[in-house]
Amino acid sequence: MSDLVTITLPDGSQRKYEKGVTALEVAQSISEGLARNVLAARVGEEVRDASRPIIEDSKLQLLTWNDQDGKSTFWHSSAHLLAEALEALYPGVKLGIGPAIENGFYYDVDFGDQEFDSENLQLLEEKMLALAKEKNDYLRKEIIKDDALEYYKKKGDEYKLELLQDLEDGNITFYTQGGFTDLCRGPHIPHTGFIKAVKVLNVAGAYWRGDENRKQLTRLYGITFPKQKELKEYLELLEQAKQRDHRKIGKELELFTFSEKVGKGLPLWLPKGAVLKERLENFLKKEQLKAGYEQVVSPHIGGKELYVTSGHYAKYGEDSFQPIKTPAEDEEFLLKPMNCPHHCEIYKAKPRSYKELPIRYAEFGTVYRYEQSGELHGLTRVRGFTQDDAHIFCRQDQVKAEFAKVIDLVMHVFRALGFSSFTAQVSLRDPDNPEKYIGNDADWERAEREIQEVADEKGLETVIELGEAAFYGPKLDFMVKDAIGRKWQLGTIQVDYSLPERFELEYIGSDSKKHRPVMIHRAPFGSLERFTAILIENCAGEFPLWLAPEQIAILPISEKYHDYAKQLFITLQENDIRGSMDERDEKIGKKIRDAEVKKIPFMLIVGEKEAESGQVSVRQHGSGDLGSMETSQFISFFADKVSEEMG
RNA sequence: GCCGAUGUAGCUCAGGGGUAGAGCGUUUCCUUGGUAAGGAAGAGGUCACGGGUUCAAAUCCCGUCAUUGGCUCCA
Repeated sequence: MSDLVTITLPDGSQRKYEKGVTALEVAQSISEGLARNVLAARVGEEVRDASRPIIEDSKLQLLTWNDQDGKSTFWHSSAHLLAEALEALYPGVKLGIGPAIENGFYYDVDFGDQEFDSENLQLLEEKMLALAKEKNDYLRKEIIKDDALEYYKKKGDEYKLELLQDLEDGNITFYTQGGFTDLCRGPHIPHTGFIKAVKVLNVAGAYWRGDENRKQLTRLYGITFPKQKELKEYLELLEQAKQRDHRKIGKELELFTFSEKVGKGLPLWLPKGAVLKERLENFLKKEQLKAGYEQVVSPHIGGKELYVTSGHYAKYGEDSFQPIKTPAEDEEFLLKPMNCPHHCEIYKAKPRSYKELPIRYAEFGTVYRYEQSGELHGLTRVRGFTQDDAHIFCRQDQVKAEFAKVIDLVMHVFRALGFSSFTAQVSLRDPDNPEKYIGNDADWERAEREIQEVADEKGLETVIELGEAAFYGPKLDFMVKDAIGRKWQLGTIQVDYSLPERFELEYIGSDSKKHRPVMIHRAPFGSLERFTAILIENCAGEFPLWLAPEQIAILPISEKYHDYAKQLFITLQENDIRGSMDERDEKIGKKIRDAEVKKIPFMLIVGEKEAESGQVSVRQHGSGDLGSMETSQFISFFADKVSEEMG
């Protein structure tokens, strides 16, 4: 009996096999077809090679292309294939690391003196496919550390040697496929023949071990599939995603632009974009009024001392737009990179009583930050942007309730704008680099704990990220993906014990003594620029009716009905319906096409029939002719649609 | 900031050592029309900028700037 193992499959069924059975053999015993598709296996909790013997009773899940772990294994194995092709084409190339990523894989390599540019990609793909056809097995071998070190010393690969330094003896494995051997924990797919379609997507620079002070390696990104068709579909998907790019739509719909003369990273909002921005601001202002916020206004610059006090100068002074100097008095001012210090000074404008708290100061404050040139990106990363900022000054016993209220507000905003998929990220300190943060440990610990408690109480599913906190406090960030899967931070809520200390903020408590308030920074949109960008990509330029820069277009059939159209236009304006009139000398078909392309929600067509009966013909974007109705009927139909959206 | 790519008309792009092309848009004229492109004519470009090579550069080389895919960074 002792030479049998019991294998428990995901459906709960149990089977007995000889000790040392492999997952592949188990698959074969179930069906040949399944065996052909097995890429790896989850034995207990661990993902392993499907060819590794199983020596004890285990839970077993056979992993195929349909499992995320199956895909990852496939892509990781593809990274090895890429490395094999690179070694074949560029002898002496040194290898860094080559992991699977969300979509595909990469390998960081050092070409040394050899030239590599994007023209070589196709050759590389061909080589990979040729090697894949050889159906070489991925062979696992446990190796002692000294031998591994010897191997890479001989090979002259300092990157692998460095990786080996950190590994413990007895825990080191090599994988070999064909003529290529790599230091690797595994697991891998059975053989290279599974890889049928290959695309090396792009070439990028990447610092060794993510450290900008170390050498920059060449990172090759790629993706592979078990079927050619899937690669084709993936590339089409990428192409479609590009159609949603806010930079493209922003140009087409005339929402914003940039000017070299104005400066990089400094967006110019065009009239239609400005309408959008204003609608968003008004929407939030209204919500904030209900939630007990007060609007304040602060100037675009602030004295240097303000930021010395806040600690921002010490932290970012060198990497900011440099101070503006006055001609005569030799004073120094900084373009404001955030609104908090100003709001602290507003708080300090008079003595405060505990009865006043919480005080919530809100401001759509435009701030300027000197972002690295390589970081600028459309509207999502810019050097001048408007924060929907507010600072809540409250007592310690009010922190949790205030924090919870802010979460409600953020959720309300996300719902109203159709952001259904987001990640709530609890951003905490990096335990390895405590010197990056200001403030005392006790306050940090309390703030970190309270954020997590409130998030849990609000039923938010959170992920915890160490090292993502602001330098003055932990945060709860709301992350949303753009069209091509990049993650961006939108809303943010931050607890801060540090600024009240630095600005010596106080209130008189019920005990007649002075106390220090806690500060909560929060911005549901984050920045109006970034929020708009993500919104555009989310809705592909088809904005909710309440937000659309142009809600309607009046399309007269011919010049003869311009008077009627104008009259209609005025009536609609009186009812807060925005839009334009197309008085061009074009046929109605052309006018409709142009309005459709501009994604205008409603087209109102007026001709002889409508002018006589006092009606409008309504066409809805994307769904076509809705027939004629009385103007008043359209106005209430429209109002219903808007209130439907606003919930 | 670093590695790679790109920069031609307002937009999308073709071309490419012998001083520039298309479609859309725009202007004018004809047309006055019924649910996704009516017709004709015209205007519009120091081919990002600055150097170099050459008899000749938009084209080749170097630099700068901007955009862009990544890396690092992100108050």
